[in-house]
Amino acid sequence: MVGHAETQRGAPTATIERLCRYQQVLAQLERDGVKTVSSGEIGRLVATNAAQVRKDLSHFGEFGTRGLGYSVTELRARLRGILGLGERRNIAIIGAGNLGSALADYPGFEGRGFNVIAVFDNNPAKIGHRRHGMRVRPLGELATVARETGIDIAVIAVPEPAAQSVADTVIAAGVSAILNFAPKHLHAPPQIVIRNVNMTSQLEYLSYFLALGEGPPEEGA
Amino acid sequence: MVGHAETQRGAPTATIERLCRYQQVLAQLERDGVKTVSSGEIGRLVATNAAQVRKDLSHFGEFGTRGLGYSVTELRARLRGILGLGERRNIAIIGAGNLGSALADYPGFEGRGFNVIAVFDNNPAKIGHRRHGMRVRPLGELATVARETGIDIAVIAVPEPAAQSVADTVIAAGVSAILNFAPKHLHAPPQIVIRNVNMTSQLEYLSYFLALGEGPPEEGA
DNA sequence: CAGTGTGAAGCGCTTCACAGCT
DNA sequence: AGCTGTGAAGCGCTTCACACTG
Repeated sequence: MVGHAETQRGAPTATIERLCRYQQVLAQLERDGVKTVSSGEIGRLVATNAAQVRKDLSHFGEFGTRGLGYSVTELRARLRGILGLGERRNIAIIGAGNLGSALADYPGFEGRGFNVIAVFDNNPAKIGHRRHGMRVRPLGELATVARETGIDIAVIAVPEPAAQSVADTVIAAGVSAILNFAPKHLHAPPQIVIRNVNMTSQLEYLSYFLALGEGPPEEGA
Repeated sequence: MVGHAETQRGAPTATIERLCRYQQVLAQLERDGVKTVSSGEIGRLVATNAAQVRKDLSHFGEFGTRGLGYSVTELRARLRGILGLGERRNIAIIGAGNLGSALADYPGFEGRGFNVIAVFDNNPAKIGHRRHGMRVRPLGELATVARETGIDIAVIAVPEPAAQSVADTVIAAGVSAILNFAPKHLHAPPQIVIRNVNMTSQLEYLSYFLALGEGPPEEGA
């Protein structure tokens, strides 16, 4: 399974990241009652250009009407399909500290097809407390929840020293996607998808441009 | 001031992001008492390769000793210099909700040269409460704090509808770097550096690979 | 030898430009 | 006319390979 598989592989990683943003602005346009958009308008809204938008979409099919643009509703539906957002996904949060608790209650998740189904922690002082309307469970119960309810994505929000061991645990439980907030690169088998959110690195990145005396190359991420 | 400036411009954005990670593992190595590292070892620790590490560093000078590698302490000091981490930076957090409060108390900031000097919110119910040992202030006081204490980076942790208006406010107060947690692309003049952390997009990105039936192209971010 | 520093090759993403619908 | 879809050109990051050095 190398080269280009039968599925829509071959789409650059950067394209997938932009697809998420397109989907986001389309949701907004849909709420605003807009019926039709051009690639140029989408590009303006997400800080890219028309050609980029069209090229991104072309990896997955033809969704527009020449001379007219894209149907907001239809394009959004297609993007949701491509991104696998058709069905709701179960996510589990590991770590019931400040960050984990904030994530458990983050309103952006439930509203967008992600169910926070469990919060775990190993600290006896945290276990049993309520987060997001649910009892914080010991990490040992993770395998059971994964088996019985199913966990699509594990969110790691524990201190750095514990992160790798937590990752090993969730992988062993059969979870194959991880969103990692610990400032550490996790080691995992290649079939596991990992996404890192390193908030300190983000600040350091900003610091670099402050030290330069202002002037980023361009807008991104 | 186009082309390549007199400073170490010309370093790819991707390089700067990796520099942050190098600095991170070097800090760990220093704590472990390691005196010397090779580019290969650094590469292994941050999931790149030796050539990439050397090329990244070569944008800023020659820091190693041939046949030996790099002095952990010295390389880390140089990286801290390049990233502008020599002096501590003041950060202000806008939004005293769950996320903003968690960020205010995030231990990774203070320990790495970033001072959380103020927390702001516009909700009267939140103002005056304590966060990170300090009183939550009304957003109107931001300009005063910026003038008197200095704010290097503003962290936006408010609901999406308020994000743009908050960004306008902090920019008007003279802050030139923003870390944005709202799921929305902010419009700002080009000399402002913005870094977006869109947690929902991260989940959607993971969802894409779940829908594909597993198998990311490679590790990144 | 072991490992850095670096020009050059390789490669993948982005941008261009235009044919082709509507 | 207006805007999409797309091959081809352009460009920048990554990888290679090797001269060079301690």
